Amino acid sequence: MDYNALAELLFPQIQTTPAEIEAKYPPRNLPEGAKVTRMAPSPTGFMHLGNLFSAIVDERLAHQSNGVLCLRIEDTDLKRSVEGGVQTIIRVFHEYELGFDEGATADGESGAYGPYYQRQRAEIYQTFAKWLVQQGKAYPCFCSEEELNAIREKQTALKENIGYYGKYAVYRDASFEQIKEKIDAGERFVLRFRSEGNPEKRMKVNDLVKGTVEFPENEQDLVLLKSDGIPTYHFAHVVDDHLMQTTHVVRGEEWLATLPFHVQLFQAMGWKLPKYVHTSQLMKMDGGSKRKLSKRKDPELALDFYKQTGYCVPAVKEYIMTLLNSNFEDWRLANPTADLNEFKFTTQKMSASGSLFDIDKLNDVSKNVISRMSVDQVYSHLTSWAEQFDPEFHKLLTRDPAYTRSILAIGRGGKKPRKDLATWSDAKPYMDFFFDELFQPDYSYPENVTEADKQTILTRYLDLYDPADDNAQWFDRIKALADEIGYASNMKDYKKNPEAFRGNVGDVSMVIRVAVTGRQNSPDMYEVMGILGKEKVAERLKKALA
RNA sequence: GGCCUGUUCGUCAAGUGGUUAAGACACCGCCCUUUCACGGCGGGUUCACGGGUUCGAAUCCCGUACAGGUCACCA
Repeated sequence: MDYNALAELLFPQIQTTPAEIEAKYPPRNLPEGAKVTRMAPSPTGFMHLGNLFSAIVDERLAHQSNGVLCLRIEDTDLKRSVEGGVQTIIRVFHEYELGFDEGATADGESGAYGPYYQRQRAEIYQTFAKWLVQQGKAYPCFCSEEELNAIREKQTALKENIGYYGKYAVYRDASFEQIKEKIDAGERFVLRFRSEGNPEKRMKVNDLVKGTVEFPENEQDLVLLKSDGIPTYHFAHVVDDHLMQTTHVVRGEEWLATLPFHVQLFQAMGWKLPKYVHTSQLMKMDGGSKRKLSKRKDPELALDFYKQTGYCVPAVKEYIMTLLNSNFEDWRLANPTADLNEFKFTTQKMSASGSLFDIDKLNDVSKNVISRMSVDQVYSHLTSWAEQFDPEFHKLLTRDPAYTRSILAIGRGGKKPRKDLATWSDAKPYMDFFFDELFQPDYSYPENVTEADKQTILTRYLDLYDPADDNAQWFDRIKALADEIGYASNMKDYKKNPEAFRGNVGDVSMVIRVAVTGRQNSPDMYEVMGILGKEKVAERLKKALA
């Protein structure tokens, strides 16, 4: 077989040579040890936790080593392309502060190692494909979908391995004349790799997460170029990551199974293998068993969910970091205020087993993140979230910024800050009673307080509250009121001898609390009243009395 | 079904032949406390199972079970 003639027959339009292309991708000028990674999503516009998961690995690996992070768009499958998908991807990564150094941008692309859209690289792939044909390492296959299905059915019936290999690789040894006839007749073909692999033999690859993994050699003649001349993922991966000089390929472990083929391809091309980082899958508990997070069943898979619910970006990143590197939590405990990027991320600390996504843990991380924020930060995050997702609330929050800030300042700062908010959507139920528009009191008073006592407490307190009091004076007044009506002002006395009192100062406080806030739980009443002001407090007391 | 990967408290996990098998989340109890939140203290048959190797195994080896992944002209 004259492979050169075959190559010309198959790719008459390709006149560039591999060397010409290689020349356009000179070595990168990077410091010693710098890593080049890439995020390579399909432009579906759907961004999920898994994307973020591996993006963070890519980003850390690259930027921690003064390397390069690129964004390459894998648009080889038209079915997976959505209008505006690329913009969504870029926007979301931007929100998560994952900056790309080169690759696709909102309005095109930048960087010297492009094009970064795979569809625009068709000629590049075809050039290397043609070269493979010349080397006798690839050949055209004219099988229809029906024929392929028939092969598969036969193999299933015979319990043989499924696929295009050995005697099932019907076009592997087609003659030049047979091929020419098909081409002349205008038949479309896919280009298949001519595998020399022997499944009896085993091969080893090192993965930075999984360690050394061992496989039988690949014997399948897999598709390199689809009938439209666009490469499959496999071929695009090998060509692109070689040319772009990716040093670390980070991807989900669902790719582990095709790794033998990728290794084989790199060898066939005579190229150096990148390092592989196969990340384990995010799982979720469903009933009694673990399963992969699913787009259809689990809203929390979509990154949009976090935005809508009002999780803040650093919290989500922190949480993912705890899953990614098991020593991150210890580091965070030791460095509570340090920037996330100061943490030294390593692939060695990545878990080989799949982690269960735990929203409780996320909430906890998130509460910590928010509790460490300043009032200004909280105000700014909360209002911008509300502006988009709860405009009515936003109006209230921004009507009097100083007022809102003083609410947000309760219990903030200091060694033991309050942790009331895990998400911005928690804010409204937490602080709604501060706004008359949202005030829907539930006047459930302590059961041991009689209606008459309640009336007395509220009526008396109407005269007692003085905003000028300090915290101790403020509480002394309540204690005095308790004494006055036969309630214990001292808890210890009360506990010693409960029968001697009608109740205790806690009950008195609770009556006031319920009247003022319309609920039994609230932050510190002294601060709450201070913020509401004398007039509003009086108004609330009267409303409760009525 | 073939191939691959994984399995340490409910969850995330530390662990590299000798540890009372860390820590965090969740849960329960107690303490602190005028409520809540915070904080403190305490709690739970945790090394999938069965064999080896070894003075000694969560750790090494071999099986088994279970879970997940993969077997497209999708990525």
